[in-house]
Amino acid sequence: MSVSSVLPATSLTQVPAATSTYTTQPQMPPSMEGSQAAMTESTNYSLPEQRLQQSSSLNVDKPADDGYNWRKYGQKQVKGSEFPRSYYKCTRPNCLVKKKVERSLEGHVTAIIYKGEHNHQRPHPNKRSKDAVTSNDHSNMQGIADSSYQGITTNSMSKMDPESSQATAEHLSGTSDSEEVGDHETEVEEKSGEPDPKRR
DNA sequence: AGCCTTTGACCAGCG
DNA sequence: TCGCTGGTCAAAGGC
Repeated sequence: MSVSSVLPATSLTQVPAATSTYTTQPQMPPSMEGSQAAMTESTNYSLPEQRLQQSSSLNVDKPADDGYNWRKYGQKQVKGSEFPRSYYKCTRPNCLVKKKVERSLEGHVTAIIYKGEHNHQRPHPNKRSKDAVTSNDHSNMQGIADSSYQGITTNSMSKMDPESSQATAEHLSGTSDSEEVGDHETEVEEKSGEPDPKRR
């Protein structure tokens, strides 16, 4: 990429395609200082989803659960941030959506970047979406996630209307997201809505 | 039994 | 052309 030191916000600006980045800015751990916060006008969106953290397996860093099932396929330490970045893919066979999540040492999600659009609906919580819902359920994430996403990301793609989002993303190439751009990439900044004391 | 997470290595793009 | 970084794949292990 290009951005090397810096915040997700920047990245999203460059994001060409469809990528939504949700940046969570906790209370600014000493490490991030103001670099991120400073520029990222950050829209602090607290995604409660994160707290859901399915503790099904271990304490995997489950990013913000948007209701879909994700599979982690890689993790890397990027230069810009001291936090490792995790790469997730939608487990749906035909869904190529990917998600990049940056987490702070404390477990706060500093940034989430969605790439692509889900061509399917969100799995039902009751079914087997481990990340989808674990603690509360849909209502919770939906309401919030939607609000948050909509507010900022504009692309609202992977949220409620995968369909419309799809169409939207494709059709609108610059409708609401003029700056974010990337019909498909959505950047979101999350606040540290993640107590994440110690799952499990 | 199946799925997911973790880790290392490899590949591609950009400066 | 070389080096660096980001992103992805594959294998192994664990739940």
